[in-house]
Formats: sequence, structure tokens, C-alpha cells
Amino acid sequence: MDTNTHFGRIRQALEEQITSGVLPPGARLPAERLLSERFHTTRVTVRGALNSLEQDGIIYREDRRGWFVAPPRLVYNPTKNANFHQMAAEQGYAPDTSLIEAHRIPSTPQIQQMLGLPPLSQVYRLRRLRSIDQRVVLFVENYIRADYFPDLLDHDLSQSLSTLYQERYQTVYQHVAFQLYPVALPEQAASQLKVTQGSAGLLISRVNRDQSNRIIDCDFEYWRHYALVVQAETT
Amino acid sequence: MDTNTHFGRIRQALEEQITSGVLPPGARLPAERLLSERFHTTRVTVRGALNSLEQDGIIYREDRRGWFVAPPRLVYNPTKNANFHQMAAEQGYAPDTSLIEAHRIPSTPQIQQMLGLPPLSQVYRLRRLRSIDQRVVLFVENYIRADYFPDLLDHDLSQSLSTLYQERYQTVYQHVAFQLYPVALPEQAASQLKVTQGSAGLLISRVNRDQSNRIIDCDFEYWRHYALVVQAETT
DNA sequence: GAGTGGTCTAGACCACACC
DNA sequence: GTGTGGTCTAGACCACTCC
Repeated sequence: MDTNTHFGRIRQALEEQITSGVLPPGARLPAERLLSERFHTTRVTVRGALNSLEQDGIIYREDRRGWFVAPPRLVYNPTKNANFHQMAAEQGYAPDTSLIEAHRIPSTPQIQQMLGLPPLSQVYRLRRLRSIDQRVVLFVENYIRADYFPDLLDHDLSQSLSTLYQERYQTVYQHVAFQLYPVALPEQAASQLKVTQGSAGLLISRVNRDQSNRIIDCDFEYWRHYALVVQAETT
Repeated sequence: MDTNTHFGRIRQALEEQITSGVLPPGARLPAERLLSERFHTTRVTVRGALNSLEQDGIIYREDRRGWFVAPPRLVYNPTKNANFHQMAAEQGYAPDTSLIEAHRIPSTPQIQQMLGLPPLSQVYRLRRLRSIDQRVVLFVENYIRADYFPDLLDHDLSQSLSTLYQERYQTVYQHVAFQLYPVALPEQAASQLKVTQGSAGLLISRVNRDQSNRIIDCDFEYWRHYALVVQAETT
């Protein structure tokens, strides 16, 4: 790290406090104004350093609440059909899902293309917010073929979909096509994840097929970018 | 997009110019000072909007040169053992690799662990820089078991390693374990990729095995985050 | 040498979280 | 109500690129 700039010095000083454990995961950082006094600089410069640490996933922010030390990343394997709750629990986190909305709606052209549906067909759209250890980390939109899952909306939608499919519809995820890239979080995802719109996130979208190779749903997962590491292997 | 802020209005205006094609991929944006005059604001605010567009992969910067409209992302499938040149060429880009350095060195503990090597063993370390259509997009470090590839450094190292392995050593990639997460680009990667250290990147690291399931090498790929979309599927 | 982005100063007001 | 981050102003100097 380049310590010839205020930027670099602040970054390094904070990083040391964090890696040494003086500031443990989850701890709140001193206020920006306090940091700017302590380093004899201005808030603009301090925010530059904080943004860089955020970029690196070392700290994260909650909109208008402050900056916090980031806990270790969740390991996410998109090729295993692991559900969120199981995955988080196995890694020692306390997962939670809250349903934001669930509707039966006409499909859009984009969704028709992803699900291989004709125009005017109906889908369910779920919007859900997921957290680990009380930190919201994931905003996810699911689009589900309505014809394959009658009365889906009558069930508990805060559980994992894969569990619901299996127990109520004798359907399991078999084949997954996924795609992933860094984005600036769009408005709704940002506000649900309690960050400023435009801050960094990771978009993972998946198209899922069942044991008969039928496309059954797709989803758009907006992750806070510090929250996960994607891992997979192939033979 | 929230147009109640200068930030949002600038972002939106630039985004429209880009998506409408007034500013085509590769085009240079007006200077920051010019933009700040045109939007009746200051450079600080303009840079906020530019950073947000950069976050989204819509524009990218070259250190001290300016801001440019980002071309479409390269599709990267880490589960296919595709080599960089082949992958880029198939998608209509002109790929290029330049060798920065190649040495035979003692392995570090981290590399020993990844390659399953005992202490004091030797590895080759390659550092290479890769570009598509003259834009540098990837800085990659390879660590290769020296015992499996005698005289490796005598060959042309600006070609794809998988080609070299296959033609000279009768060795092919068979099994890949990879891991991926967003990072702030570290010093060397940043300077090679011609960006400010601390700007956003994607780190992909892989451990590769050959047809006999022996670990043969590992690599650390630092991508400019706007340059790629990761895609894969599994059965 | 002119122009660019990179960094920085020293303030200000606002919306919101928390008490 | 107090303190926080979010946004913004109106400048400045430096390091570097490009001509």
C-alpha cells in the first residue's frame, strides 16, 4: 500500500486495526468526522479511504448508520443446489429470510426468454431479503412458472424454495445455468440492502431445471459484494 | 435512478448518451472539468457519478488518461478449460498476452498449501498481462510445479499454458477448482492494469489438475471488473 | 507546455437513525 | 434533539500523458 498519500495512510492504519483484531468483525468504526480529525485531514479524504476498504470487502456500510468491520465471507457454491439456509447454517451463520412481496403476474419479455415461455403467460414473482447474523446480505427476485406450481403462494415463502418444491411438488433442482458479474446495486436492491444506490454488488442470475430437464424458475440474486466468495469445481 | 441529486442526474444523462449510442464503446468521455461546467456542479460530484458508472461496468478509466465507454463483457466459463486466446477469439476480440516476468523460485507457504508441495520445493512463477482489443483487462500470476515441467522457461510463455502443456509435456487440464470474489486491485495488478490502486477488480484463483489428477499449477487472475461475465452450468 | 485525472482543503446543508 | 452519513461547493496543487 502506498503510504505517500493520506488516503493510503488512513487505509493502512484502519486495516491494521482490523487485521490485528483491535476492531473485531461487526465492530463499528469511529465516525468519519472523528477519523478526519485524528488523521488531520478532511471527510472527503477519509471517505476515499473508507470506500477503498469497502471495495476490498474489509468493511461495509449501512446507509446513514455507519461503517462496520466485515465478517468472513460466506462460501457460495452455485453448482451445488444448496439452499441458502442450509449453506449458511453449515458455515456457522444464523440465516434468515423475509418475504417482501409475492405476486402472480404476467411475464415480461426478458422472463419469457429466460424461462422459455410464450407471451402473456403467468409467472410468480417473489422478492425476498436474506440475512446472516442479522446482516442483510442478499436481495433476491424469483420468477417461477405458475403452471408447474399451483397454489404456490399459499405456502410459507420464507423457507427455501428447493425445500418447498421437493416437499409439495415432488420437484427438485437438477440442472443450473448461472451467470455472475459485479454491478452497482439498482435502486430497490440498494434500499432493501440498506446501502446507497450505486454501491458495489454482485449479481448472480440462475436458470434452474428439474429432474425432467424442464425449466422451472430463474432468479436474480443481488449480493452485497463483501458477503461472499464463489467457489466451485469441475471434473 | 434517483434524479433528485446532481449525482443521479449526471449518471442518467451519461448513461443515456451511452445506451443510445451517441457515445459508442471505446469512446472517450468529456473531461471531468468540462462535465462539471456543463452540469453546473463541481468535479467532486462529477467523479461520484463517474465512479458509480464505473461500478456498473458501463465506463472504465485509464490512470491519468481519462474515462471511456466499456465494450461488452467477455464471457468467461471457468469450468471449460478454455484458454484465454481461444475464448477471446471465439467472441470476436483480438487477444494478446505479454510476459512480465518468469522465474524459478522457492515456493511460499501459501503456494505449498495450494499445490500440495513440501517446504523448500521450487516452482515457476509467471506474471503476465492480457488484453483484448488493446485494452488491458487481466493481470495473472501462475505458480507451476517445477518438477513436472522441466525447461518450461525455455519456451514461448506468451502463448496459452494449456497449449504449451499439451504440445510439449503431454499434459492437459482435467479438473479445476476455482474461487472468485470482488476485491480492490492490489498495487502490482493495479499498476499493470493502468488503474489507481484500490479500484474494483475481480479475483479468480484456480487450482488445476491433469489427466492423472495431479495438481500441476495454480493461478491468480486479477480482472478489471467491467471486463467479464462469469458463466457456467452444471448437471 | 497544455491538459488530464489524482489528491486534497475547509467548510456547508440535508435526511435519517437513535435516544 | 443530537449525531451520523449523504451530498455538495469552490476552489487548490501535483503527477502524468500527449502533443
